Amino acid sequence: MGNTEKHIHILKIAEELFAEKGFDGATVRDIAEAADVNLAMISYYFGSKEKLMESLFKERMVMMKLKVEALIENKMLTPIQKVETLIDNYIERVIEKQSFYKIMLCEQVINKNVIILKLIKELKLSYAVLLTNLIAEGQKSKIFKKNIDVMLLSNTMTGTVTQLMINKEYYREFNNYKKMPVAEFDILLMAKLKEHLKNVFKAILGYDQ
Amino acid sequence: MGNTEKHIHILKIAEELFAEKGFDGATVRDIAEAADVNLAMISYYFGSKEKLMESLFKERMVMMKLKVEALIENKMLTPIQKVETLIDNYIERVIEKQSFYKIMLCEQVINKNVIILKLIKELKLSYAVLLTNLIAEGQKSKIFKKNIDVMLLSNTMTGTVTQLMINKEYYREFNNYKKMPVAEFDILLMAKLKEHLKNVFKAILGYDQ
DNA sequence: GATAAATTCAAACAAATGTTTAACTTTGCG
DNA sequence: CGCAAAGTTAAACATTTGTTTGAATTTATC
Repeated sequence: MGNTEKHIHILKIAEELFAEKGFDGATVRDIAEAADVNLAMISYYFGSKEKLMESLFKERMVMMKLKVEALIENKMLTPIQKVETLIDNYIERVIEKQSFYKIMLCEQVINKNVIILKLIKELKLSYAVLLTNLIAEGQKSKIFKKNIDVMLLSNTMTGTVTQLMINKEYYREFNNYKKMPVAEFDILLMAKLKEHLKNVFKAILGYDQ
Repeated sequence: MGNTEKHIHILKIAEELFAEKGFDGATVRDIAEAADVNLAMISYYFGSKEKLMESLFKERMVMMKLKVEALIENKMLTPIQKVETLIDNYIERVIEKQSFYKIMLCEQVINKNVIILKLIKELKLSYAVLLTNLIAEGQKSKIFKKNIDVMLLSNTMTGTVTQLMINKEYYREFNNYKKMPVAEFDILLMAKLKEHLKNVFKAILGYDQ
């Protein structure tokens, strides 16, 4: 295993453990053991446990920013299509990067590490600006209603998806999908989520079809 | 300070610290110092740190259950009024018991303590059943649409409120409410949240006015 | 007011935790 | 090869952490 490969591997394992046990709950020994590397390697590579977490955030944030920027590029779509693409992308991203989103969620509640909070804030801002511009565009073309509270709408999207990430198994149980294979259920849930959020956006932004 | 008063006081301080630093991040010494009691008193009263947390949950859950049951009692209201009351109550409760809702949020992600998870599950179930019956009632009177995904809708409510609890200051900043006094802003946010969620429910359940 | 029970406290304890050390091994390069 | 840099390791280190102890103090009960 090469140099950077090992970095990446440790970050991946750390991500899983931080998501599962929280930053304080996951010990450096846990991570070292799960990643099958010597305890000292984590300090050697990253400096400290805290810097390991920061490295994880910096690494993952790059990808997220790229995804957001990719959304801005889609110039040929209509405002409605843009909104729906944004919803689809967000849902897919959260499902795919569940562990990281769980870590972000807890870090926002337990606001301790200033560097991490700053990174989260930046990401949120870029998202909020994207959505604001998008909605403004739709309002200019009279497709969307006036007086939209972008932040409220944005938090409805992130909140709904986050809650379902947390309550996935509970949703499964409550709706009697217990017999369904996991992979199939995941696809179903994702589809239902997309449909639901699009309906919410449609109602709030005030467009039909 | 009487016997049970001290229990209550320690639980209150522990609640604040768990919300601020997480279960693993808040040490027994932190709690003892903040509550101004001797370190040993926490073991003496509650048995252990884990049992302290469980006591907190049991204590708070009683109140929550009572609130949910109070909602069921309101027989004279129309289904629409019931839904709107449910939204109002939920928002007010989360704002009022922010610390506890933060702890619950993190505990759901970091699923470790089985007793606590069971308590959370029970609460969720009672809520889900309440909302299901309520919606079924509205559907019977043809006020609400058919084919409502109760869980999705419920998670939209809880998710939106949770996200805003986390992003409160960020919402304040983004919408230029920085100059407004905190108390005034809280009331404003609560009103906006209520209006927003009622619009969402109106659209999804399919009723006007 | 005496006695027992409950409460409070400083100190101690053992285990866990993040980090460092110093010896050892591997790798890269002239 | 020779050797310096990088990587790897087990052990040790210094704190921190949850919990317990045993003596001291307060409270309750007769």
